[in-house]
Amino acid sequence: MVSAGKKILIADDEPDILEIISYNLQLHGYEVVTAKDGDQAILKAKQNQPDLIILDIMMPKKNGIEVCKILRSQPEFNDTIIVFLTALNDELSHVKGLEFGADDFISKPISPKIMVSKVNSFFRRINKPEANNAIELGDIRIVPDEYMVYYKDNPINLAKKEFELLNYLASKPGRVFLRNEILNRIWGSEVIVGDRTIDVHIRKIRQKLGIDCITTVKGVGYKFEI
Amino acid sequence: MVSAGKKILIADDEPDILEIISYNLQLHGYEVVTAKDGDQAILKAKQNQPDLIILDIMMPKKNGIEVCKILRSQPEFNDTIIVFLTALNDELSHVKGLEFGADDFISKPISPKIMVSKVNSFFRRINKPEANNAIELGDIRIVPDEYMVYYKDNPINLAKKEFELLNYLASKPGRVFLRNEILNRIWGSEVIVGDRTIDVHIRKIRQKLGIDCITTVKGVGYKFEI
DNA sequence: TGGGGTGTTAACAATTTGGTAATCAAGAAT
DNA sequence: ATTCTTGATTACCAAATTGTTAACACCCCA
Repeated sequence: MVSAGKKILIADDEPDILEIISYNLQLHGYEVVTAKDGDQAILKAKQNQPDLIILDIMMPKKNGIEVCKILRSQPEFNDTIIVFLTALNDELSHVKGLEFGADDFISKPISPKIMVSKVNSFFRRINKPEANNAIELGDIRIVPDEYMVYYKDNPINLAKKEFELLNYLASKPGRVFLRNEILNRIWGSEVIVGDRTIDVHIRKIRQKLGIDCITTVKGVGYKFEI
Repeated sequence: MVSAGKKILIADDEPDILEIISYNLQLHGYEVVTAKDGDQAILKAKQNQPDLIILDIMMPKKNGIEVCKILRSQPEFNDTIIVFLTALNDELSHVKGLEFGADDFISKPISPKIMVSKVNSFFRRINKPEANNAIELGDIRIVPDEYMVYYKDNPINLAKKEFELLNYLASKPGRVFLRNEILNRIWGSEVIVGDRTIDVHIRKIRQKLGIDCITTVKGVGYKFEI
């Protein structure tokens, strides 16, 4: 079962929504914790270390984006899935959310059934990598367990930041990662580093790998492709 | 419910029609505002910021097309659905309407029942932004995640602005986007660029794509079609 | 205590891009 | 037929963005 032992934190200021969703998720074997505002969400996240956090964008105290930003700036939440509940077609929230490290979105209003299936799919998504999270693309193999990259089976030594950056980009080949996304994910949103920093790391990766697998999308970001 | 909190503006010069339609829409949970001529439609649109605007083509003061054109040139109505009420078989209005930025048509005479179900479907349509934001039309595939366009599976490299422009036009194939709409969406309403700028970008897209998928509608704007 | 590796920054070079002006072409209006 | 309007095209330049290099500060560890 996907849900085995998984803990979910839901933050929303509408008690009804909170109840309906948590009831349905519990039915499917998830352990659910709820919060009714931003501050409480942060507190409970720290206390419970959930695997998935669902944040309503509009909440008292701190809104969802702020909460996400704060959590993402702490290493302990690096691997936590954070998704937003957004109003329909709220393009702005989508963009901002991505920049602050959200993993996905769920549009309101949403039926319990769809909610459950979405939640299931989030866990399936990270469940597979858990078995064997090595990424293999073309002649490149990335093995997070070993913090190692191989090109045609030759080991290549990347520094920590370099490895994390490459691994992040390669997690979705072809997909462009915005500079902001990268900063938030690799550095955390509280750390402020110059823009050149990313470039320099990208350059080192390119240099060490020797092949051209990272493409620049000017004005947007970088993507991994072979 | 689809109708939750949705606001609709109906403009028609026949009080009977106005009443029948608005009564039925209200029955189904929509909030309805009415206008009896073009000028009033514009005024009430600004006051009420409806989610959907239904315009009769033939109206005193300003006809539906004029109203549509005016509204579409203002950024605040970028995401508003605008549909026309037309006489049956009025091919000309259909064509003109699309050219001026309408999203769809409803033919008169129309039964309240059909009207309501049509309105419902408009909202459902914008209800599904989740699935996969890639657009595929004919031999052209536009993948926002990758900032990439493919023609017959061959990747085509567009610059940021070019891509955004194409992606915008292709978001509603067949629908004409006014120059003002384009400016507001791609450049933002505070940035001021000359009119030729759009042309130049359109040209670059056409050139890079090699095929003719962007049609010029003189005096109005551009549309994407295959 | 002094390497070696790592992460960051600053400074400058290289590149790409976006925007404009000037000119041309097509079609509508007079 | 001529003028006017609108869009197409082209070449060019300025601004924005990224690449590259070298230098510096850390930190860990022998």
